[in-house]
Amino acid sequence: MARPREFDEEVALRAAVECFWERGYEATSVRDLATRMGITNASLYNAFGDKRSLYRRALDRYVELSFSDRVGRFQALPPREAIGAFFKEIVDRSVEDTGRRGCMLVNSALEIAPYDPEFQCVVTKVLVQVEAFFRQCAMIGQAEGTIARRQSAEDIGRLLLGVLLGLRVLARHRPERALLEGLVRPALALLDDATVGAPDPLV
Amino acid sequence: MARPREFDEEVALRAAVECFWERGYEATSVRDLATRMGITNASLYNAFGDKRSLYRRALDRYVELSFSDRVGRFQALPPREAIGAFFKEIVDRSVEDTGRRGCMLVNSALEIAPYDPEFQCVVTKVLVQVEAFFRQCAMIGQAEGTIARRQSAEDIGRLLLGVLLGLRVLARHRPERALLEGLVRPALALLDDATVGAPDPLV
DNA sequence: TGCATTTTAGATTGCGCGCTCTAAAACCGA
DNA sequence: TCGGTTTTAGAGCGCGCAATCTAAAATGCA
Repeated sequence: MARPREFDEEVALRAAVECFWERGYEATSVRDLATRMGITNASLYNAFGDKRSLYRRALDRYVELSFSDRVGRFQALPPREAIGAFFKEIVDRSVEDTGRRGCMLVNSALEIAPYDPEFQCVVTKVLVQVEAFFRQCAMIGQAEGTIARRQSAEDIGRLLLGVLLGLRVLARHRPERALLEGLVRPALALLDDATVGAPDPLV
Repeated sequence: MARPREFDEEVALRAAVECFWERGYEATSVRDLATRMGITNASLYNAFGDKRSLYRRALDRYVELSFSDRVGRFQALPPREAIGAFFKEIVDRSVEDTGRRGCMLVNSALEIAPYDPEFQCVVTKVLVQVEAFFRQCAMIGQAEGTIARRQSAEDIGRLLLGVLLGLRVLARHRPERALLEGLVRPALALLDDATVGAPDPLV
């Protein structure tokens, strides 16, 4: 019925993710985007609307490829292992991140979310999910007796979320393994306290 | 000998700090700055050079007024109290920060430092100082027996730096006291472990 | 084979940006 | 009072930006 697209929308979107991830929102021009996406200015606007809409879709795709995927994979593990593996993966990726791009969600959280309610909502929603993941791991682990009960599951969730964010900020400036692992180690130590009690009879 | 300035450079600089702190670097225009500083475009360039130079001076002033001042005040306290008071002050300010400006240094760390070696250096230098402050508190406290020895002073410094950064990111999105204190509480609990040994005989 | 429809391609638009320029104004030593 | 120097005031510069417009090209259905 009409002329078909010459480009793959998904491929183009992933290229947009790379652009925005590397340079942020403001510093990335629509020309840069079109070039990296391998399409023209007009095609970009035709397929994705304006720059802000494209950023929104790119961020959604990033979250889907990074956070959601990661949380999903680790929910299958025993809780203590899940938390450990989660942070190990983040540290490994941060040390390998030679472009120092950091985490696109955290970058968005500081660049545009403060001035844009829609993006604030997107960021908050993900952060709440991550916190819930940590909290649930803590709850199950505490019930099983594999995670210390010194702190409440709520506080453990909050601590791990905070450490995660701090880790991602720090990694962008000093991606040294000793530093990052030195940050994670004491946080995880709080889960392995010697005062772990007997398994909870219920649950 | 020549016409004197009609404005106070220090007052103007603090106005610039407010501007950049609220909106970041890119989103703040030189027109905005001149208006808020109460001077004209020409006076701004005459007194402060270009926009980037002004940002540099504003960031330096911010660090001087915030970090340096804070570290200085708390170094006088006993180490465990110093750390507690440090975080208490940050949490209190974050909850009161209705403009959600966060910390200008952390904002800079994510907006411009990744793409600008000079600012990267500035940010890193401050972060290293803060980490050193925490580490020294930990060392002294561990020697005195007022801070637990489960983790090395180095790791405690790293943890507290990471928690601080996470706190400042989180505070910008969810400035809820329960959340922020729930993040700080477990971190500080690591300092108060029951396994605190006897005071170190040496030192 | 035409016709309707969508995607291409490239030029173009209006706007806001950082920054500069030209004078006039304000000072002070001589 | 005058001359040298700096600061003011405000218009204006070139540039890059996001976004749009105009045609030409590419399809599938009739």
